[in-house]
Order: sequence, then C-alpha cells, then structure tokens
Amino acid sequence: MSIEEKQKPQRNDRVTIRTVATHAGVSVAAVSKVMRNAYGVSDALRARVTDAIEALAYRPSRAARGLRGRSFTIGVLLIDIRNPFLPEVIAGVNGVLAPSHYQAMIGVSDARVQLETSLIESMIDYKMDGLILVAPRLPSEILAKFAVQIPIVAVGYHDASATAFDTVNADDQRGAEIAVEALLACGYRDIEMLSLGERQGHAVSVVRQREIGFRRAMQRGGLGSSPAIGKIPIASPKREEAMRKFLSRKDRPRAVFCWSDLDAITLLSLAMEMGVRVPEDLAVIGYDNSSTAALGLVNLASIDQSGRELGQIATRALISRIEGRTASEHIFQIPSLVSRNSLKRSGNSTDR
Amino acid sequence: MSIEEKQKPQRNDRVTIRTVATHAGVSVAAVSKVMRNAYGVSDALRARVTDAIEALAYRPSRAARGLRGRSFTIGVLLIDIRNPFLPEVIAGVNGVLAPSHYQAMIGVSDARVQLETSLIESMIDYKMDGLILVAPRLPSEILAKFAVQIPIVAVGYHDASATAFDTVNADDQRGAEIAVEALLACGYRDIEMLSLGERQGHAVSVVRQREIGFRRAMQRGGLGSSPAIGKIPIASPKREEAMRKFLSRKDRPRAVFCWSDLDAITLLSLAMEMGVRVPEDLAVIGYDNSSTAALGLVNLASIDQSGRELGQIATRALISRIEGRTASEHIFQIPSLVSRNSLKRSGNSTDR
DNA sequence: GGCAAGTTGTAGAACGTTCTCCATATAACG
DNA sequence: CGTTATATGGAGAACGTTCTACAACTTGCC
Repeated sequence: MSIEEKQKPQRNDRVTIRTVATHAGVSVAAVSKVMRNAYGVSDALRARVTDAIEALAYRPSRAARGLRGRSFTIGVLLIDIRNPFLPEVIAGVNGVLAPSHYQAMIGVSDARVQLETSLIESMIDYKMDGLILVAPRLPSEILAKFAVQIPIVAVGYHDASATAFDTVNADDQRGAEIAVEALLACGYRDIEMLSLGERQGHAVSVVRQREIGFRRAMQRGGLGSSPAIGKIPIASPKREEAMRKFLSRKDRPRAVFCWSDLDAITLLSLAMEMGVRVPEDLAVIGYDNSSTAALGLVNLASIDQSGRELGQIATRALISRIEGRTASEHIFQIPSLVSRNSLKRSGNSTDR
Repeated sequence: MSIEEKQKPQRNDRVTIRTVATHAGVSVAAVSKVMRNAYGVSDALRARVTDAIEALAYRPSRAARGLRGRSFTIGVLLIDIRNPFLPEVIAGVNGVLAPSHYQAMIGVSDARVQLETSLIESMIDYKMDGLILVAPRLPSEILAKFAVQIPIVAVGYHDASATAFDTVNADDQRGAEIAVEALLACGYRDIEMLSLGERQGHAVSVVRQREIGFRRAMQRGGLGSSPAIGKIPIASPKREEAMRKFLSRKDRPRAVFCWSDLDAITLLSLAMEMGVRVPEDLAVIGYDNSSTAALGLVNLASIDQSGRELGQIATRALISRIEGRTASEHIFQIPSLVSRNSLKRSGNSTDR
C-alpha cells in the first residue's frame, strides 16, 4: 500500500505543493499557509516547510494560483513600444516591483483598440492582480467596466473624474505652458504648435491636454485667441511630407512646440536637410526629454515628464489598490524644462 | 429543486464554460470540444454552442486553461527595452501572432541573470506554450534545462550545437565582415572596432560573434593578425569617458566599426562636440540600422539585420515546435549594409 | 437479425493551488 | 477537575478548464 502511494507522485517530475508537503511530513494546507504566511503556523512547522521548499526548489504554479486566488503578477499595457517614453515607465514599474514578490508582464497593443481590448481581457482571464495601462485608447466608460473586474491604474490618461480607476499623469497642460513660457522668455512671439493628427481626439489624451495648455499660455501671453496648431500624421510617408510643407511655408513661425520628441527630432533633421537653421531660423522645443534629445548632435530642448517616476507612482498606487483601497486617486506630477541649443543659442553651439 | 440549481451559478457573475453549456443545453465536455475544435462534433452541436458563446460573450479563463492544457500564450523575454533593435523584434512577433489565437506576453530582464531566470520560471509556471528569448544572458546548459519544460527559441544567441532549443540569428560574423569590407572599399586601412565591455564574454553573444567576424575580415584584408578591438563600458559615466578617450587618442584610426548603433550614435555626437569631423577625420559604421541612424541629422551607416524579420522567423519556428517538432533548427539571416554619410562623403552631404 | 465499425455526446477525473471549516492540543480559569 | 478560550494543524471543497474513457446510437455488411 505504501509502495503504491509512493509511486504515484513520481510519475510526473514537477514539484508541487504536495511534494513539499510529503517531504516535510505535513499537510498540503500547512504548506499553503506558510507560502502565504497566513495566521496559525508555529515556528517549528514553518522551519520544516521552508527547508523542504528549499531542498526541492519548489516554485508554486502561477497558473494554479491564478485559478484560485492571487497570481502576484501585474499586467502593463503599452500602446507602442517605439516611443522612448514608454521604456522609462517600464523601468519605473520594474524598479518598484523588484523587491516585492510581484512581477510585471507586458502587452503591446500597437495603438489598436481591438488588440488593446483583447489584451486587457487576456490579462483579466489570467487573473492578474492589477493592470497599469499606459496611454490607453479606450474610452473611460469601457475602462470603468474593466475596473470592476480588476484594479486599474491609467498612466497618461486624463480623466480626473473617473471613480472606478486611478490615474497618474504629468500635468500635460502645465508642460505645454512651460514650453510656451520658455519660448516667450527667449523673445519669440511667433509660435506654433505641431500636434498629433489623431483619428479620434480623446480629450483624455495627453496630446489634447498639451494643446489646451498651449492655447492657454499663448492667450495669456497676449498672442491671439486661437493660436495655430498644425497636425502631423503618424504614419511615415505623410508624416515627413507634412513637416516639409511646414518648413517650406513662407509664413513659417520663428518658434515651434512639438507634442513629442519623436516629431521634434525628425523636424530637426528635415530642417537641416532643407537648410533651415536651428535655432537661428527656427527654435524647436519637444516633449519627453528622450535620450536622443540629449545627444550633442541633436541638442533638442524638451519638456521632461519623468516617465520613470510616473511608472513608480503608478505601481505604488496599483499595489495599494490591490491591497484594498477603493477610493480613486488622481495624481499629478509637474514636468520641467530641459533647455538645450534648439531653444536658444548658448555659448557652446554646433556651428561656432 | 430547480430553483436551487438556478441560483447557484448566479452567485458569481463570471461566464464559465458551465454557463455556456447550460445555455446551449449540452454538456461541459461538448463546449470544450467545440472550443478546441476537437474531433467528434456535429454541425448542429457546434452551431448551438457557438451561438451560446456569442450570446454570453464567453471568454475561456486563461488561468484555468494553463492549469490543464494550452494557455495559447507565448512569452517573450527582452534583455533591455531601450535598445531600438528589440521593439523591431516584438513587432515581428506580434505580426505573426496577430491572425492566430496566440498572444504574446513580454518580460523585461534588464540584462540581470537573476531576473532573467525568475522571469523564465514565471513563464513556465504560467504554463505558457512557448518562449522566445531575445539575447539571453544565461549559459546554454541552463537554457537546455528549461527547454525540457517548455519549447524555446533563442534570438541573438549563437549556439548552433544546441539540440534542446532553436536559435534564430542574423549572421553576426558576416555582418561584421560586411562592415569591414565596406570600409576597405572606401580605402580605409586603419580600422578599429569598438566593442562592448561585458562582464562575462559569452561566445554565444552577438557581440563576440561580431568581434570574430571583424578579426577575420581584417586578416583577410591583410591588416595584421590581431586587429585592435576597444571595449566600451555599458554604464553611463564611464561609457562617454571611454569614447572621449578614444576620440582624443593621437593614434586614433581613420575608421571605426561599432558593435551597435547605440554606441555609434553617441560616438558621433561626442565627435562633433570634440571637433572630430565625420567622415573626414573618422569614418563610423554602426550595427542595427536603427531609426535614429536614418535621421538626416545623424546619417550613420549601419549594418541592417532586420529585427522584424528575425521576430517573424522565431515566432514561426516556435509555433512549429509547439505543434510537435522536436529536432532543433538553427536559422541564419544574412545582414546587409546601409550606406550613409558617416561612411563616406556622398554628393548630398551635411556641410556642403 | 446480429455483429463490427464508426459517429456523437457525456461523465468525471485530473491539474495545483487557496481557503473555509473543523479537530485536536494546550492554556487559562473558576 | 471541568469548562472555556486559544492556539495549531488538517480535510476537503472549490476554481474553470482539458481530456480519457465510455455509453448510446447509427450504419454497413454478411
């Protein structure tokens, strides 16, 4: 009889909670208790179990855990892996998660609503413990519906009225204002914004927020009630085309604020090709303070919103929500200006 | 009695396979069969079940699936999310996966062996169906051990003798040769390589492979039996320091081949700052053909290894392995040169 | 009409956890 | 010494799937 009992567990080589229990000479429930450090475990038992876990190199199955309780995994949804702002956020998330027993799994939606939905659903179906959505495309009502099923923190999503989920943002309106103020301080009056030509202009999107901030700062500076905002397409052939058109305009402004470094850097590049000098003919300021902007070769002034910090804050918020908080939080960070040559000639210029 | 039966399923609002079965008036097993389109299902049954699935918007729990069988998820492990080569690979993976019922979940290891191990283990514990490891740091024996538990394809990992897992690579030796040949064709004889200063120099790593190719091409060109290879640290203050030191050397070569665009672009930038003209004083060629290299502002010649294609190939290989292939495959792509101004002055130069 | 072979559907045992009871042992108290 | 509280450990039912048997029902064929 005891032979039969011994043979069965050996058929499969996976070390399960049962293997550990047998090895330690205790019940399965006891091992589970130790794992979750639940109430009602003596030091002696704990020691024996941890020894067995050590000896067998036991790892709990995340699949099984997900089926019953916590999976200790949080999902991160990225809209697009190419934007250099996103890796920063990930770094922040991983930094906070590293010392904890949580792990991050990342999904990339390529900005497609369809895929975004199905990835969120998958993460729910995995019984992940919570979700960090970075610049999601989905409308607030849909997110609220998901938030009933799983704790959600949205980053780069402006909806301070949401009650079902948290938001963590840099103050994009303020960021745009800072950009305009910097240009004004350099003496420029002739300023335009180059924004993103999105299909649906969610008011929640960071881009729209930056447009609002731009308009307000321009009005406050006494520069007309409806300052010019150009739209640049996302996809590649039309994108460069639109920028060239802007650069060759006769009434081109003296200064431009780009919604993202991505566009600002390409603009800088095309300007050079077309013989438009920066900053003499055109001052440029970007957004995100990406590592490329910091290159001496590029030297692009930019608004820094510290993606890393946003990631950290979002992660902490998510964990607190997972651990029981229900009231929603809406956190704002104040971005800052990083001044470089594209804004105004400094002593150490490119072409001295 | 029927009241009791009806109440129980309603306690929880999740739609499970049981809900679907009840709604369609069939057994749970029947629904499962339809889901997996297994053998032994009549058209009538299938229709009824799919109708019920539609009506209830049923989504199978991935957690439960993972516990028993397939999870229809593949894990992708990235060493570092910042290197612009990686997003390309992801794009390739997602492209192939999109029309299938598989989904990708990404983990980021930050090049730390510890974290890499625990992420792989997590993915196994989730019962993911297979793993794509991009430039993993772990030694081959360890990967082989993991490969027993889960199908693995390694990208950017040179071990053609591995029998337990597949590898997909651009031919990095050949890529380096192409770079050297291009420099030779431009008339340069005085060529060095700037490589990565890694702690442990795995022979499997792409960087070491590029070094091998560099040496071979140099010897073949009759340029000494042990050409100079400098090592650049990864971390930021020392990295720039090493590059500045290289640039200010009296015996600085006329041409340099960098292991990655990441370094080549920074080098270009520092060269400009220090008044070293490219390509007049120094020709530079990078590796990866990143989007930044293509910018007119940067104009860096580079070896293109098409990360997207590698991602596609790896994904197809993984799926075929998941579906039963056991013999290992080792696939090579031939990289190509993208010539730009940093290599040799062309008609349309920066400073004409 | 009887038997083999094929088709279609179901019952029910896994899978590896968590977690609610419940049993037992020990301590505290009158 | 009996009664009640308080620790400690265990049994066993979930969780939502998959998948192996097997039952029931058709056919086909002699």
